[in-house]
Amino acid sequence: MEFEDRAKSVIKAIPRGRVATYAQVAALAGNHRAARQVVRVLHASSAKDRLPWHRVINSRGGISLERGRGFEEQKRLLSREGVRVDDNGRIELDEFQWEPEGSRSQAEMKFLRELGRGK
DNA sequence: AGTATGACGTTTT
DNA sequence: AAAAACGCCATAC
Repeated sequence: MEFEDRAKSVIKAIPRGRVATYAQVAALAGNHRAARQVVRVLHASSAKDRLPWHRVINSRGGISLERGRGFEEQKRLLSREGVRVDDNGRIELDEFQWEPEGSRSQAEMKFLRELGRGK
């Protein structure tokens, strides 16, 4: 339950007009490998806790929902707050990814992953 | 204690 | 470039 609560806080902290990846939310919630749990949290609580679920996208900078299963709505919600989403659901992470204060850059994260893997 | 479940992510074909 | 194969892990049951 601990991770779940932290994940919800992180998601609620994503500002309007910005997006975060599943892995990014997981990392900020304390476990950079728990992206799939973020998905579960969204399923379980996005409605109940009014989470800005549409601001969470995958690491390739794209909407993961399938067409007819939420894709259109997510695209609409993001567009409404100024995030540019193309017809394939792709978003420029360089431009719209949330970078909270004190967060590590992607380059740093990559370095730390490689370090932990013993390179 | 297993087993299933994911709106995932990275590496390898 | 695209798809498959791995790897991953908190919860529910």
